[in-house]
Amino acid sequence: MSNELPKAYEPGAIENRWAEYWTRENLFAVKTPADSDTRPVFTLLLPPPNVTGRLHMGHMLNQTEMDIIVRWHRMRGETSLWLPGTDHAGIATQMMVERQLASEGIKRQDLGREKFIERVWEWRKHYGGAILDQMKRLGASVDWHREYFTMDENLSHAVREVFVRLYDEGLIYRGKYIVNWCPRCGTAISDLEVVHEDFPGKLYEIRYPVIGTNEFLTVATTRPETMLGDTAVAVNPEDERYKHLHGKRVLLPLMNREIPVIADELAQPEFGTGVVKVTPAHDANDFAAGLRHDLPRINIMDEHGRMNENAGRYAGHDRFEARERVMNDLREQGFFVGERDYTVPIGKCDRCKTIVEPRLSTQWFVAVNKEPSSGGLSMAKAASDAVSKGFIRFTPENYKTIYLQWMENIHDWCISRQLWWGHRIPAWHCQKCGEIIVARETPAHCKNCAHHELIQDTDVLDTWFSSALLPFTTLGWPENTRDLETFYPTSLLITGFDILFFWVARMIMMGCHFMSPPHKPSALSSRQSGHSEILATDLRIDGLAGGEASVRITHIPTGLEIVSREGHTQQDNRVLAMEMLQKRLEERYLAESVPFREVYIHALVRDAERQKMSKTKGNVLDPIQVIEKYGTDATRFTLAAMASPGTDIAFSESRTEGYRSFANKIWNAARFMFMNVDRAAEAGVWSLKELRQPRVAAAHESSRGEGVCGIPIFKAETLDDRWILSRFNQTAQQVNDALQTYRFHEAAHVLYSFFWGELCDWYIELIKNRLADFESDKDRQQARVACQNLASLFEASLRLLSPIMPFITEEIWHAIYNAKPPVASIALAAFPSASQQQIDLDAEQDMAILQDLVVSVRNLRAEMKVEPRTRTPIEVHADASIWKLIRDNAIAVERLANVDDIRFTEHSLAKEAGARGTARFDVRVIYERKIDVGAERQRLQKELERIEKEIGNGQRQLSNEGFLSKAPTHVVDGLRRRAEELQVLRNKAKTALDQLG
RNA sequence: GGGCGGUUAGCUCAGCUGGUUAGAGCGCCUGCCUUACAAGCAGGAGGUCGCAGGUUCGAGUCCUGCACUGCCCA
Repeated sequence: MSNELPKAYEPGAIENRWAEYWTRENLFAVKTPADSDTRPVFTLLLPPPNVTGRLHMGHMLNQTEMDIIVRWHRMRGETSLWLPGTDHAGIATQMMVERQLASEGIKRQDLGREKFIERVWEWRKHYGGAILDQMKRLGASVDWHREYFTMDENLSHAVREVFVRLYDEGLIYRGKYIVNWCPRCGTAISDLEVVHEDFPGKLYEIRYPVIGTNEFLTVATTRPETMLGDTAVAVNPEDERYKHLHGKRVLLPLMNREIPVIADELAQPEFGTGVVKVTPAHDANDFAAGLRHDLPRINIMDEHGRMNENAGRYAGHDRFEARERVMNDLREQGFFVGERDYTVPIGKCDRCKTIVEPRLSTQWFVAVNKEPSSGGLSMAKAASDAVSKGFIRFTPENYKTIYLQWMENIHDWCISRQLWWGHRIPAWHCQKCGEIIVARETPAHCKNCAHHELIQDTDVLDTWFSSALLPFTTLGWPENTRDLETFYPTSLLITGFDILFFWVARMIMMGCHFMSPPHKPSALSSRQSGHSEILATDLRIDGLAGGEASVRITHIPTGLEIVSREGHTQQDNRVLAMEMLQKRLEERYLAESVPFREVYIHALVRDAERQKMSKTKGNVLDPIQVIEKYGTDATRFTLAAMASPGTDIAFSESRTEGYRSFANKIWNAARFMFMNVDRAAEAGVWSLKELRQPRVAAAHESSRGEGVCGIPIFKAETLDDRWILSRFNQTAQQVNDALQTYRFHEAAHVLYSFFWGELCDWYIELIKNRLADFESDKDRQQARVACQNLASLFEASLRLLSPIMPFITEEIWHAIYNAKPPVASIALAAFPSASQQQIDLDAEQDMAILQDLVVSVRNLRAEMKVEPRTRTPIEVHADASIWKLIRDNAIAVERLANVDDIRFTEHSLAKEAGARGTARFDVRVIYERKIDVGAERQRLQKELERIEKEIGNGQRQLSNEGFLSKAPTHVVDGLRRRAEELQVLRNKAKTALDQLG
């Protein structure tokens, strides 16, 4: 099998095969753990893609990051659940199906609500959830068994439960307020669904005659058509210009309606003329002013943004058309004063870009700033505390500030939508008495008048209302399930900042509200004493019960009974203790109620020119096409390598091409390994079967839960063995550290340079000497160790790379085990963790010297234009220990630097042509052709300059008393050592220069 | 108006808590099909870290101001 590996890596077939295998074998399904299962748990909820969506680069980035993290946790032996699902996406889906109907010449109203909903379900069956299928191709290691859809019956049931509970607590109310209305979608939308932009517009001035005087009041407005609904004009109470008009009335032009002049802060003296019209039914600020002055609210538009019967002769005209007509009429009738250019802030519907109309209508709201009637914190306060007290951590950290600021200024959340597709509001209107009954199931009769004719509210809930509940509803809530107990709070949320407020913030509000334990802390102080009840069993309280011991705290008639871990009992009835306990419990509850403990906010994927990808610009990259061109692994690696927290990704295919080369490099290194191992097996030297020994295989099993497994069998016999073993462990350490802090780019970079720059460029090259032949016993012995080390190291390195490149690592890994691996997938094998004993800094330092020597010789050869095929002798001058190092590794140096003899000289080579001096050795290539004197002089001069500059810097510091006394010793020592080296280097360079003349 | 970022090589970006010589990929130049890999190998050029001050023994890193630029909220 191993010999059959094709010469170049071809991702297509391999990736499809493994993607299918992973799904078919249910490798990532997580069973509900037994009570006895104490393994750590890692839970991740996939931000549910819209059922209408197609995979784009943002999803790909998001899913790649999640997959890397979840694979990493899984390989570290944690019970790792990644939960997938799709969102029913109210408006988007309804639009989609309406468009489909339109092609058949049907409107949804023609079908009626029920039939329309049937059509939506049908549509969903055929076209919905495309993204999840695409995810399978990406290798996303999700638990497909637990896939959900937000309109599933169990989730809908939970939505009703939440609605009813919030309503009962007084946190959901219905009322007539100004909301953002999209005339195209025909529904209310929340503040968040409105995008604000500034546009060049006009500020119009219109004069209203003051009744009983000859005066006019000139108002300034950007929306003259709304004057038809004016019910007052406002002046600032402090504005001297208009004080004499307080209490007067004006005649509203065109409508000939008398309206009052009110004194209100709404009018800013410096804005326009200092007088504003007040239209309480069409502007949020005017609405508030209307409340203050008890003004009538005249709604002049219908749900399509057309003037209605209240607009008099303008009825039936669209709002923008009405504006023209109103302006014309005002001009004709002499009420128009003037206009000037003005930047107008305009709100548009996030989904369809129609200009939003502030509209007075009856809607349902969540009172986010109100304390529940049962006591406790308001939803916004709890959600704010959860983050400010550190129970939820953001990466990058600056999102914490952004989140908290938003939460501080949050307004009530309009949750009703005038759509058909979505969770219908569980409220029924009595047709007789008008009573509203909010209930979990359809009520039989009105609880007020017992009338039977009840009609369910026609509105549905904002889609985000249901998705805000997912962290607990997908785990079985409102039932108190074992899943909920095990997997909640989820560990991490990975998402984009665009839904920070839409989704993340609301999940926190809902989670903190609903997932608090039944013993609400607020109930503690009012609880009747008289019976004992265990309040906490492992709470640590400073200053209580003799220190910080873990304690069990029981509520008893006289106060608290505190039992320490050692069994000492202490009674404490101090109020202070109660307060402390209450505070700790509150925090405890908050800490346990959060929907996730960490949030990682990832960047935006832009095109190579840093432009936002958009359909209109036509610069959208289809991830599937990129994958087909370069492979999933290479695409994943690209995203990981560029995913530095907080920085947008300028996705360039040239990077992906580079990482395809990386995959190819690994592939060919594997071919090299198999080729040699097969040869060794034939010669009876060593076989891959060694890796399949029970004790090696067991390493994978035994490590589960501890996440400890490095290289199973490795004999650090030579310097290069010790070196690569050390490098492997350093790499493992760095990868683990990087993933711990979501530094994907660092993990990717470290892996890239380890595999390519160290394993392939040096170790494999070095090991070739040992694999050359199997003649003597000595040859066979060293080949045996070399094969074992190479294969073993390679296997472990694959595991290290697997979370980022799951496909190629799976393929090679199975090949190593000849299709009989110790576990079903590399994704279930153990992730390597660093062994401190295997980090060998001496070996790294020695290796660095040898590398330096090899590079120096290559460099000299290149400058002397030695034919690549010609091997040359070299002469080396070094002190005894370095010379020993070089002599001991002469074969390696000879091979890598194309050298046929290494001679020692006691004399410095600085004066010689064709020589190079470093701090530790001089080396000369013995070759008849002279180097280019001019070029060499230039090179030396430049180097001398650099050295002298550095010497200058160093001396300045070393002669500085402040530096010597204040800098840490290792920095001072390091600089001193360097200064000595620099002197040597300078002398060598100078001598060489002098010699050149 | 309020807030949060960014400015480092030709391009795209790293550089985590201030510490010895600022790194990578791509691109560029030179030479090589050296039996794992030309999607490769070897060597090389290229940066006064946006500007001006300040703190410090020491600043790409911290502070202040300025310039340019991106985003979020109102």
